[in-house]
Amino acid sequence: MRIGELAGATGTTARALRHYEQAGLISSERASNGYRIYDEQAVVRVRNIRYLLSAGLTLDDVRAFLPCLDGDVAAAAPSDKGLRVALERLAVIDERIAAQTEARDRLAAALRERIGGRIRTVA
Amino acid sequence: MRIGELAGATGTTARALRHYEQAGLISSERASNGYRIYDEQAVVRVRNIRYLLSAGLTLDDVRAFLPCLDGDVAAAAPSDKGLRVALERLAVIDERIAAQTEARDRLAAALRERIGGRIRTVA
DNA sequence: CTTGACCTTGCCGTCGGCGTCAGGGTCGCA
DNA sequence: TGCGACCCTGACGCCGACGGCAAGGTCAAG
Repeated sequence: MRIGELAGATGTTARALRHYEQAGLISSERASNGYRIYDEQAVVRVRNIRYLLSAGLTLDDVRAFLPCLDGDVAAAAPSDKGLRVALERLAVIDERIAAQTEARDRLAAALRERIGGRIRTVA
Repeated sequence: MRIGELAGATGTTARALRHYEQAGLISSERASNGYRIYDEQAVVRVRNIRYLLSAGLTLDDVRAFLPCLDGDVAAAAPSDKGLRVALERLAVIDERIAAQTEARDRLAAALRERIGGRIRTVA
């Protein structure tokens, strides 16, 4: 498939796919006319990338998951470097969420003070 | 106090303080020579701002809560517009946290299982 | 043979939270 | 009176994840 089709199949854009390639997250064959050519694997791979990005990871973070993105089982041993990096990133994300949650609670408390219990807080 | 002193007292920089002012988060008197002059309140205010920023909130988020961070706000009546803004902003923050948390959980689950070395996608 | 839908590379624009000059005023002190 | 430390206002730079445009190549259909 060509880049437009892959974009359509993964809910992204050709521009983003070129960006991922530039970042070393995906690769492509080239047709004789220079067009990028992808196989079915690419669909899974790109969806995985998008998924990780939507989880708040950066492209750099995602790079650490590359061995896992494809179903390349052999590379994903428990001692795998990518896995360790991933767990570290997960810890960072946890910290970020915890910080935001604490801040949110303080803000909600401040608001409650101001309006004397008229708030039903979301949490 | 002048801007450098406030910066020192809050662990930030003069540049950042000017930025906050430009964003409407803090205000200052001006001395006859044009220098910004701050009172003690500003220290608390800036520390609050820094705390919220470090928790991952944006300047826009912070702006919505400023009336609550200062204590001196006679302007925050229950029906106040600023209060509505703050509530909306709180909802936005909650959504953001929820989205991050959900993504994080799925990511953590995927990592735990390591199904065939592959991360499960939404599809 | 032309249209128009696709593709290519390259490079600038965007948003947020500042950093970092550049170019110039304003102090206090020796 | 001159130095150094501070302050001022622009205005451009940076990172991240692309968007969007320019200027052109490619290809099937009409």
